[in-house]
Parts: sequence; structure tokens; C-alpha cells
Amino acid sequence: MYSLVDCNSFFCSVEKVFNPGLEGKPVCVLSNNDGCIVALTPEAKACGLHRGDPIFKVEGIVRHYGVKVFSTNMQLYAAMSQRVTNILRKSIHHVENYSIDESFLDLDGYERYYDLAELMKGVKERIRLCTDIPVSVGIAPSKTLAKMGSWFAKRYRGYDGVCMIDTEEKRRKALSAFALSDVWGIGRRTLEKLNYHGIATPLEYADKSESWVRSHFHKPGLQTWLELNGVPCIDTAEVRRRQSICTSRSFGEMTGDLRALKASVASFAGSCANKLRGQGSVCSSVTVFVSSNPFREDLAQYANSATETLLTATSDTIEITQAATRCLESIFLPGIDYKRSGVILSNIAAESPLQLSLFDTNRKRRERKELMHIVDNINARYGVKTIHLLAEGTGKQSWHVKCEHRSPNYLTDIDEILTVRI
DNA sequence: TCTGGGGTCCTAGGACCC
DNA sequence: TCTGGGGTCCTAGGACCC
Repeated sequence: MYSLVDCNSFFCSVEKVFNPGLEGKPVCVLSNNDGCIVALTPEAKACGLHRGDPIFKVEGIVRHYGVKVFSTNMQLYAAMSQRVTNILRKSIHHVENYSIDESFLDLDGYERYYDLAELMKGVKERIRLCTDIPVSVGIAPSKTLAKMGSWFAKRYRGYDGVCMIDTEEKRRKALSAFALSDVWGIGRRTLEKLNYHGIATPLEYADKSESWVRSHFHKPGLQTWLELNGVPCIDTAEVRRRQSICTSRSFGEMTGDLRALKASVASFAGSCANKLRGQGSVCSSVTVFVSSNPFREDLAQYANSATETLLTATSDTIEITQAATRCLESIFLPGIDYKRSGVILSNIAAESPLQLSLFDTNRKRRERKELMHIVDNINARYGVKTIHLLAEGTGKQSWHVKCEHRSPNYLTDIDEILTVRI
């Protein structure tokens, strides 16, 4: 059996941990640049807000109901996610972090010694006690069904936060009551196709014959069909190296200034290189993309990208930033109001063994690596970007994202730690 | 005035090989 | 004038996820 542990309205729940007065109030968290709503509590949903709403379009609702609005604070959410994961790892041997707020557990073997539902209720309580984050838990023979279980656990109080689908009768009942569009692996296009074939519930899909599914769908559709029938076939992924690493942002203000764009690209390249070194990899392709604001129909539109292949794969911030800058220069067009830029690293491989190019020496590589190591150590000790390239610019810049409602970094910055007055 | 960011997997089809 | 059969590798784009 598998279990899915899903944190309820995770970003909002984290904000509530440090603001207990928000309990029972409508709360939402915005995307980068304070653009759209990305997370909201049931109370906020009840006010008529939806995930994805641009905040400026729903300002009336926000004001009328006194909805508490937060800018996104990924540092804080990641630190809290780590705490939840630590508790899971202490409780269950095999834990797979699927996303910042969801983890799959492999419960194989535990059924011999535990009542699985009781076991997971204990885990849920421990998370609540240690982090104050509420979670919903699903237990089922496949991951797709486990996710479905956590959905039921979240919606119906009777489950006490844990829903186990462990009999044929429960499976059929769950499949008939669940929305097809909410099934893991069924997106907009697949939903249209299923509806076209007269399939309206997950149960109707699961009851189709394997040959019918094979003739109408490819591998992903077949996998979902098997999973719905309780046959696990989405394997538990080991922690893998990322195959691509991307950092991109919309700007707080549009800009047509090449220097400002260069600073943004240098900053994103630095952040990508950091992530790359963090997983012990090197990359040999650097892509830069820029675009104007597609929502502004009154302005000239432009979007382009360029890729440079490096002679020697690297994770060196200087080399990656230089390549990114050359890419930007090759696609920059004057007279455009740019709204967004980004850097993507790809062709990622392990850092050793490293294939040198004809013009490289081991010594040069070693020195560069040591330099990066020192920079990383200083930044780990004194804070992110204590040392960075001057190319990133200094001080507040026009392209920086907007975040007017960010809560403090309670868990990762000593200057912002929670103050309690007694 | 204001509209997010970061990933993975799969497949078809082109280019190329003998 | 007639012009096969069997492969691999790469890439763009679609679909999906959070």
C-alpha cells in the first residue's frame, strides 16, 4: 500500500503558524510579483476567490471580506516543508517528496505490524504537534488512488484526516464519487477526449477493457487506467538529478534598458548555478529567454531565446553568467518594453568524471571549483548573496519582483525571527 | 496600473546511418 | 526508366504535474 500525505492549503497554513489570529479567517498567498492567487484557505474560497485569480481583479472581494493577503515567501515554505519531511522520515522508512507540500510513503510491510489507518493517524498528529501544519492522508494500493483518498480525507470530517481505500467496494465507491478532471494524470485534453467517448466518472474509465484503453490512449492513459484499478505502475522515483534548471521572473516594472536586463539575467544565472552545484552537477547548455508583456496589446510584442553550448560542462557562476550575457546580447532588441527574462541550464551531468575540452587544463578547473566552493561557504554562513557578481547590480532595481506583503523569514533569518511579547 | 514559476515524460517526425 | 529495408538519434511540441 502507498500513502499520500498532503498539507492542507500549505502556503496559507504556514502563514497561519506564525499568525495564530488568522485561524478561521480567509487567507490567500500570491504568486511571485504579487500577481495571482496561488494558495487560499477554504474560508477564502467561500468568499468567491479562486486559485489563479489575478489579485487586481478581485480587490473588491478582498477588501469587502477583509481577506488577509500574503506575498509568496518560498524560503519560509521550503523550511517548513523540510520540517514536515523530517517527521515523515522518522516515522516511515521509505519517503518520496513529490512536491513542496506532498509526499508519497511506501507502506509495504507495515501492514504486518500496524493498522495502517491508525499508523497514519499517529503520523498526522505528530506533524500537527511539531509543526502545526494540518495534513490529509490517503492510503491505497496505487499512488493515483492514494491521492484520491487524501482528497476525500480533506473534504469529509468523518475520516479524521485519513482515508483508506483498501477494499474493492471502497475503491468503486470512491471512483464513482470523484471528479474525472481531478484524477492525477487526467488534464484538460484527456478529459475532453474521455467525455467525447461518453465517459463521465473515473469508475466508467476504470471499467473499460484494457484493449479499449490501449487502442484509444498511449502509455500515460494506460498507466492511469491501471492505477485506478489498483495496479501500481507509477514507480517510486529515487531522488534524481534535475535534467533542467530554470530561474525566471516577471519584473516589477517593465524595462527597455539593456543594462537592467543584463543584471536580471546575471542574477538568474547565478541562482541557476547555485542550484546546479547544490545537486553536484555540471551543465553544458545555457539558454536565455526574454519577453515583453503579452497582456499589453498597446505595446510592441517580442519574445525570443538563445542557447549557447559550452565547450566544457561547468557549474561555475562566472562562466555560466558570461555565456548567459552573450545569449542576451544576441537577442536583445532596442525599443521593446521587457516584462520577463529567464535562464535555463540543460544538458546536465554529474560533475565527475568531467570531460575536458582541448583547451582546458585540470589546474584551471580545480582553481575555479575551489573559488566557487569558497563563495558557497561564505553565502551559506552569512546569508544568500553575501557575495555575488557585480554583473547582478547592487541595491534595489526596477526589474526586481514586487512583494509588498511578504511575511518575515521566521525560520531562516536571525534578524527576522519571531518576537513574542509577554 | 496590476495577470507566476519550475519541472517531467512521451511521441512523432526529421535526419542520418548501412 | 526503374530506386528497399531496417535501424538510431535528436528535437520540438504536447500534455501533464505542483
